[in-house]
Amino acid sequence: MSKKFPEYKGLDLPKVNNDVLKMWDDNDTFRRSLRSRDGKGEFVFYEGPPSANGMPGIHHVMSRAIKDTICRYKTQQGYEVKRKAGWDTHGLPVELGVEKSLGITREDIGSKISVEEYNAACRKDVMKFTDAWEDLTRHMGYWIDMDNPYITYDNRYIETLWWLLKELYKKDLLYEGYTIQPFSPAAGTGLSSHELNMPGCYKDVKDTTCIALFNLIRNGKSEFLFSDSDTAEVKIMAWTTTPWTLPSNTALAVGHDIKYARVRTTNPYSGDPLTVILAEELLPVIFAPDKKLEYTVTGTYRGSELKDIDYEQLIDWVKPDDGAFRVVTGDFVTTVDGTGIVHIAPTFGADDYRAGREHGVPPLLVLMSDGFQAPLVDRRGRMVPLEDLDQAFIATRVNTETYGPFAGRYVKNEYDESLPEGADTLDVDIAVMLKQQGRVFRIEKQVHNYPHCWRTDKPVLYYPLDSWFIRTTALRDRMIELNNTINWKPESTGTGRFGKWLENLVDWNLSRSRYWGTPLPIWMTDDRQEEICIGSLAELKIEITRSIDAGYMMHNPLANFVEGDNSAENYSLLDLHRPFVDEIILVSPTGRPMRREPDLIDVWFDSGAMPYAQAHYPFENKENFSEMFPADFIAEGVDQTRGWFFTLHAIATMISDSVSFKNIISNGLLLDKNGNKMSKRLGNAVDPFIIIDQHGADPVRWYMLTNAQPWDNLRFDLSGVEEVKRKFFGTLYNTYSFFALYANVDGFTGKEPQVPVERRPEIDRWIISLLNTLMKEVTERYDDYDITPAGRAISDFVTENLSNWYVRLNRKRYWGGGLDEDKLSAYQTLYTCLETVSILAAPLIPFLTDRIFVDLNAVSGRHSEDSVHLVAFPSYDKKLIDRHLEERMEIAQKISSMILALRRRVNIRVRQPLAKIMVPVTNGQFKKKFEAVRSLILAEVNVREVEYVDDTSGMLIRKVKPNFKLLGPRFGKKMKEAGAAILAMTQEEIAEFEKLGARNLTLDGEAYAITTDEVEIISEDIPGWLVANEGKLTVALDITVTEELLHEGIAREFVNRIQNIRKDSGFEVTDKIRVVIEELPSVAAAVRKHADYIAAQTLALDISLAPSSALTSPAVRETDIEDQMVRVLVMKV
RNA sequence: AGUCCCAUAGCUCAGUUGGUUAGAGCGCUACACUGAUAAUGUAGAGGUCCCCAGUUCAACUCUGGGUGGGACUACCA
Repeated sequence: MSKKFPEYKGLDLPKVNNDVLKMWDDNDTFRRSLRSRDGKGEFVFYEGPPSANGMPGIHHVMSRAIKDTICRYKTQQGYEVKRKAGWDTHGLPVELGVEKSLGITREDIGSKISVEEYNAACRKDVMKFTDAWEDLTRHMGYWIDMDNPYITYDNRYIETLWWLLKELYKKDLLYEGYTIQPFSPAAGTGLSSHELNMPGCYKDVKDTTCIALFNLIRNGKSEFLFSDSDTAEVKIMAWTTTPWTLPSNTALAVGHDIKYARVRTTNPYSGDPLTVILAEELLPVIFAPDKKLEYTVTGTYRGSELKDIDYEQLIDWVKPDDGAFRVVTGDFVTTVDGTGIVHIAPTFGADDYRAGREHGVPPLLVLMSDGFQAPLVDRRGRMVPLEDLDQAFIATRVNTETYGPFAGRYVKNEYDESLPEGADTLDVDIAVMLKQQGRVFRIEKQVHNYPHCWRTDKPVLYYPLDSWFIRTTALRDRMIELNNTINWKPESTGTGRFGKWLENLVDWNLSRSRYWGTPLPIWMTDDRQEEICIGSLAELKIEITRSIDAGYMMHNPLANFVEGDNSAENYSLLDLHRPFVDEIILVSPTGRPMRREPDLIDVWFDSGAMPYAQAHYPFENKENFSEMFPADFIAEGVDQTRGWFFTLHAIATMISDSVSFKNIISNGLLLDKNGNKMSKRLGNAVDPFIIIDQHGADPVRWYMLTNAQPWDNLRFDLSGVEEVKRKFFGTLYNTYSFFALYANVDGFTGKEPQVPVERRPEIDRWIISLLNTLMKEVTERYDDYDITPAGRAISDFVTENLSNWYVRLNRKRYWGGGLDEDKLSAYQTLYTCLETVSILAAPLIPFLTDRIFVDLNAVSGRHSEDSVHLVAFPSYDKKLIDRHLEERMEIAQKISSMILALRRRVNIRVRQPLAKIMVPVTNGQFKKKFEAVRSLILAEVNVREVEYVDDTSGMLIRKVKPNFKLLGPRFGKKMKEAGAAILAMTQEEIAEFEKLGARNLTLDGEAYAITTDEVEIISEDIPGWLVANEGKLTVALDITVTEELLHEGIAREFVNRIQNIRKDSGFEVTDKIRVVIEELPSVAAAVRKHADYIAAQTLALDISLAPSSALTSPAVRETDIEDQMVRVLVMKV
């Protein structure tokens, strides 16, 4: 006895999940799949590291399903797809989580808790949910190597980061500069952008803005502006929304190519004559009609001509270093608002700082009593009080008379609790002061959106802080160029969101003033004159040795570290985190001590460096690095565009002049079923563990990937998962069960010699053709990283074609009799479909497909592999695709559905045979096609014969429809008219038109010739018949039920009833019976005539008729035939 | 504020290079089938293709401008 195909009681997907997982474990399937076949080589995939300090959510299932699908597909294609898991372990979320659980704030670190203890807590906390993550990974079927993950806090990982930073340093891409960071004077702390993006942080506030007037200095450079002016002074105007920064002004910026006008007008406050420069384009805005100011343009100039002109300091409180108060040019200057001239205060603006640096304009700094230089506003948000300033500095640089009244004032009233509401702001007072001096043109209140501190609810100040930057702007063009070679899914994220981001790139601020993260490997002398960037532990060890020699350190923490030994033990001899690195003091070339810059680096650098750091490059994997870089494929949520996607791209461009990834899918968000963001707080978050536990991973994956394109947001609705389960999984499983049931009965094993396809019946060749078409499409879609259409195509094939048409129409072929060639052909065809579908769908739904594959293969032994995931992805056979065959079957499906609809319309059930259908045929081709599927249709709709009607019969009503696509370009504006004329043709005209193949249309007295190729002629109706038409197809049904047909119908009814009775009575399918039917006039004749037929169908030895009185046995049943109750007795022999 | 995405039936989604009856599934209603049966089929109802303007003989489709939802980024004076 040969092996049987397993049959199951029902579809239990969670059980399939667990069984298959066990099978994978037992067979070590994942590890064995990691190999290259047919010399295909590597397909490089990068895993974006999640942070294990939070529980995984359902959205993680989404991106991981995408990643897994592609990786499994490529594996099946023969590539070796290594997948190293990774953990992102640094960063603010981790720190905030620890602070919360320890009940401390940032200020407590270093006092209530040591940095060492704090970081130890972070290190522990960050891997808190590792188990949950691994559990989810396993149960959702995400194949990734979790045994050897990369961990960003690992010393080896950090060593690579240091190496990268040093490479950037050597290329002069790493520099220290100001960054204008959100800073909360009220809280005394800087704010991260993530804190700034908390809801409610941005609020509309009303601030005082002013247009200030700067006096130009008359000298050789500016003479051309003065020589023909009738005023002694020529001024230049600049707009600001932050008048409190005006005392820190040291430059004015104009656009190089912007046109400026010199205008003669009057000062609106003093009425004095005024000659002033501003952008020509903005004249109508500044001198808007309602302002009632007269003006005359007395000259126009390009921005470049104004360059380097000197001007007087606007507010003479503090004297800056030499080189200030010049007009410079800047590419950031626009004429969208303001005056086309930008006030530059390098201490309070990023653009300002850069412009100042570029043109050698110094920032306005003050010398504090502690010897450090600082901006004119202190960290509490005050104009620096006089008592905080260095005395000598005050004596030489500060105008105490003018500055005195303003010193110590807060730049925003909100910072000063003592001020009454509505008190004048510093902005207002400065503006008023300028007004009195005739140095302001306009003062206005303006409402704008401004960020507030989430802790104190007070305005944030943008404040200059020392920071380290990566000069990403230097590589901007190259990044754009390289980005254009990346295959983005969807394309718009690459060209749009990401492309635009690159175009507007600013330098990457790397510094973070935190504790738990990768330390910046830069040591500096106190006067910041000497510095060193460390790029490896070996280098650090040498430097420490030198420091010990110089007497700055007592012992070397790296004393036992062995260079070149990459073992975990060797690297666990030390800790590169704070506070340990901070205890290392190095010695400068001139023998002075150097301390580490206290900053950490942005965690995004950690993750963006993973292509290098996961390999501990270049300390390891130096020779084979080209096999792991760049990635062929990555996938993450679209929210990573400016995060991981960018940092990967930036680092790869800067270090390797290469893309980091060649293909990318960025998926959208996962929302709840109402379209709201999922959040634990709202309680609408879906727990992936519960869902997978209850429904299995396959339906969840399938639903996520086929319901909508992955880059659209998905509204996750559980009923969608259930629908998919019923519709696709249920059908696929049923099809398998059907196959297994009969194959086992017939002893079909799949080992039989294949019936050549050309000898198989039309319908087998049809489904094989469709199957090959499917293979082609699915392969193309997967190759294009277009998962959704691939899945949908598989689903359509299984539910529509395989189950609903092929299996349904062929059921009879599997019943009874021996295993003849036709039956064998049917089994083999169905087997091939099931097996192929399991392979095609395996990347998407790895569990059920492996179950089906293994179950099939266990009997047939057709494959040597013990898992579908080890089997090569099949390629389609072009020779087996027969478009005409597919088209014919489509006609059959449509016609059948139309006839069934007609039957429904007149309420004649399908069991009642009907005599004939009529099909209009106006060309031989259609008739040939129809003829090929005739018997299928007739069987499906239970009709005896088909009659072809051509137009010579005169029975058809024809209709001409214009082909707009062809005629439109010809007729142009007359198309509407022409269309109407064509539709208006009479039956005679149509007949003639068709005979001649051409015809003249007369429009507006003009004749146009049209041919039958330019229209579509269909037979729409056959008068007197029941007709249906759809598109080009028309069919008529003869609904006359003759006595003969009626009898046959009745016979079929009896077959049906007797079968039901057999089943109800619990007879075996093979039991023989005797049947007695009540002799009633309405049925007796039919029963007599078709007794043999009924007997054959129901395995009855004989069918007899008897009067009602003879039917008294308790086994007698009553049944309704043709609205009449009939008694039937079925007895087992 | 900027950039990008989305908007088609009650719900979830298709809709090829613009072409004249805008589709599917679910749900609802009715019917049928019943040797795949805790399956299946057929039909019906259900649409201002978000709004406005433009291009065109022709717009769900292309262009512009809005509206609504979402994401990211954000001191450009």
